[in-house]
Amino acid sequence: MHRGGVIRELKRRKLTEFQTKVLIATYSIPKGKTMTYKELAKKAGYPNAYRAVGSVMKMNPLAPTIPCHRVVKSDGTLGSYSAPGGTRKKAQLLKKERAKFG
DNA sequence: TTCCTGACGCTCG
DNA sequence: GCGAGCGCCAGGA
Repeated sequence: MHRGGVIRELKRRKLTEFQTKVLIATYSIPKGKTMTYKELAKKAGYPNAYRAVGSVMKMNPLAPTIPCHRVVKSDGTLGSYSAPGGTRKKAQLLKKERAKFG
């Protein structure tokens, strides 16, 4: 799905501007890379809303399209994962995308 | 409309 | 270096 389509979908879901921006920012994370909640919030235009970012990830209206698993904590830990499979799956997905590490 | 919660982050002890 | 506590913003009941 192209970027415009994603945005249109998000708007169609009647999401707030905040949610839309955060999700778009998440969608913009390159494959094989990760971003912290703080960085993501910053990118979305809400540098201090890193707490709310987590909530948006949890809503995740476009689960398969939005790579929410690429969002990790600043500590270096993965954080959590609401989608089926949980944090375990999140780790596997990241490992898979970073195939360079095996 | 008000209060509580949450996939976090930073500071203090 | 580790553990506990407070603050952050937006959503939902």
